[in-house]
Amino acid sequence: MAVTIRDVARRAHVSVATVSRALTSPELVRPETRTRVLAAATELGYQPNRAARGLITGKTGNIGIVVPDLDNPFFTGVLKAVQARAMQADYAVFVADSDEDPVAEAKLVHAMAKQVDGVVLCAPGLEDSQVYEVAGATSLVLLNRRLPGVPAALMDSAGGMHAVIDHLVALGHHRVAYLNGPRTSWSNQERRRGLMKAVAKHGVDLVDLGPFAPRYEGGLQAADLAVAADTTAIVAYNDIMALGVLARLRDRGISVPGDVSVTGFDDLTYASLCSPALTTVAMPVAQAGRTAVNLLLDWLDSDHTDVPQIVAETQLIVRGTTTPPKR
Amino acid sequence: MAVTIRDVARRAHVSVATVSRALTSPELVRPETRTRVLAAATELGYQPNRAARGLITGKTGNIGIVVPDLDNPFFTGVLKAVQARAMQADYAVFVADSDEDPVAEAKLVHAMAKQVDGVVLCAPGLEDSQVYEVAGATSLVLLNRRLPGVPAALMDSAGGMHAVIDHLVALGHHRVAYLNGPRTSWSNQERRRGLMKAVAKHGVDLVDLGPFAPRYEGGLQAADLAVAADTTAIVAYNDIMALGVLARLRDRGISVPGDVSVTGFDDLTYASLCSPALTTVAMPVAQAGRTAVNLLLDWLDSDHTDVPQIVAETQLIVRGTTTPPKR
DNA sequence: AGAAAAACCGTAAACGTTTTCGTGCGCGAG
DNA sequence: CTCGCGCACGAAAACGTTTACGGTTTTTCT
Repeated sequence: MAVTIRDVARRAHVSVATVSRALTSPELVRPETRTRVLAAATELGYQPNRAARGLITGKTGNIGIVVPDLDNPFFTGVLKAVQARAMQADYAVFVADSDEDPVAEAKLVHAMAKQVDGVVLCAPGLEDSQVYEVAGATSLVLLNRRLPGVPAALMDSAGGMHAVIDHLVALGHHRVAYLNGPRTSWSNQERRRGLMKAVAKHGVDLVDLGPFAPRYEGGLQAADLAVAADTTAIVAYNDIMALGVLARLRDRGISVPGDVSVTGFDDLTYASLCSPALTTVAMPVAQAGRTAVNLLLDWLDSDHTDVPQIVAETQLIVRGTTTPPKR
Repeated sequence: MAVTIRDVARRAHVSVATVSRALTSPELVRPETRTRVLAAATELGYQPNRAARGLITGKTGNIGIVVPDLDNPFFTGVLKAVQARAMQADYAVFVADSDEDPVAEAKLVHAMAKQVDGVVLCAPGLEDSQVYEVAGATSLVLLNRRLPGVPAALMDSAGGMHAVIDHLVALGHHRVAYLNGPRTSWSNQERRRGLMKAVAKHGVDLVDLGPFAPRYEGGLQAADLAVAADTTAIVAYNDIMALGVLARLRDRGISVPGDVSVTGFDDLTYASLCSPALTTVAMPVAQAGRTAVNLLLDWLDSDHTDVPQIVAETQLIVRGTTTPPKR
């Protein structure tokens, strides 16, 4: 049914080997025969069977990506970039969703391992040791998680959070609440790290609350604790929580940014659409996605002597939810 | 390096053929040897090479999905469900993003064709004829697009829009504006079809505006035209446009829902998070995603006599942006 | 011009499976 | 007792490629 390399060979009056060479390593055949082969191939609409090719080369031409949640715009932003860059490099992309379940994460990359040349693992919830374990099954690059010995595409969350505090103290805030996301999450640890550094530097009072579920509901819950702590600014772990905070504050008649300033993190689309628009920090998701596949591709033909870990810069986006404190 | 079927055969003291049989068609081997083979397989951690298997069976165990935009929560919702259902059926999922470009859509499914058993094509912008053309390249299931002869998972947008109008006239509105999305989009045509039917039924004045870009900016632009048309209700093509409308109206000091009611479509997360919360219609994306892969799987071993087209019900979600008109 | 080297291309093996075909065996029927 | 049949399994072909190897032609150097 399908057109095979043999058909092309017949039509071009050469052997199958020559066809293969003409297509994969053009410098090995005479230009004249190469064009003849190419002509035959396009005329027949020939497309190499990747399975057969993979069988012999050991390479599949596929990469995998496993994300914690496909409903999370943060990860789909990464996915979009990964897909685009991979396609550019003539790779196809397998996608899997772990549903925030660490053991599913491990299972998924193991399942993918035989079908791909490598996988990018996004913000895994796995223990370090388990990450190393799955890294044994295939070429792995991490996204938003740093681990010695494995390549990673990172975003400077710590720096972003530092910028948030810089911004707040510049406005005159001296007492701020931080609403933690999940304690075990690498992202939360990073953000908290940047926060602590900035807090120490400026000598501001920090009220450390949580952890909370990194969801709208978590924000609702956290808001009350934050106002009880009597701070002038509330720094949320991410945008969704911040939206919850805003909603709860509005319900309680507390004005933002009049009575209290609020910041988010991630710069999801709705951060700019709500009102007042949310001050937040933009994550370079697309850039990180691109570099993740670049790292993966480089890693595939490298001697693995150095393991690159590239961090992309975040950017503070000042909008309407932050102003100087009243008192 | 990797453990092959030959290793299993050696360890179980049988031939490779028997191993294959024991794993894929257990009834062909004696129970005793079967357990012996299974034991050997698990001890060695054997995983069949899907490429090799696919080479001979012609089936890949993969399905593909191509979507217009991975940044659009609507499609990632579908994707999430597709991925989950496929994984359940032991299929892996290729994903591709056409960036709203019809010719890219066609290219992508052609590229996928050789690597998958079938693909679900989401809301294609292709001409009918071109859809048929790509349907020739592989087994195709459409999502949110109806075309005679090709299986489809649909959502009852028309019904949803009808419900919107029913709701508005029940509130007492007699003159409403509809903000069109892209004219060529099947979704817009469906929504408009439901709209027209309801409008005719109730005898309401319809002001048909647009088309507009189905984005926030499109909403900003459309809002002014809608107020100029002096209607008491504005029905937007989708949620994002509705958000743009809300923002523009607020900027102009027009109160929602006091001065004018507004509705969206899709029920994206931020529809419930903005304030006032948006009245909209929820699309059964997850359900449609699931049925899409069900249809695909069924289609693969069917005689293709009947082509199923399953439509899932939408649901009107009444929230804060719709009230009776002032006058 | 002749030989050595290089360039080009064909033959065949290999990749890891599934599946067809054939073999040996036990067993029931005639 | 023999014939035939069905069952369990092994040998080998096949799937569509890539690539090592070797052979033939062309180029290059003296």
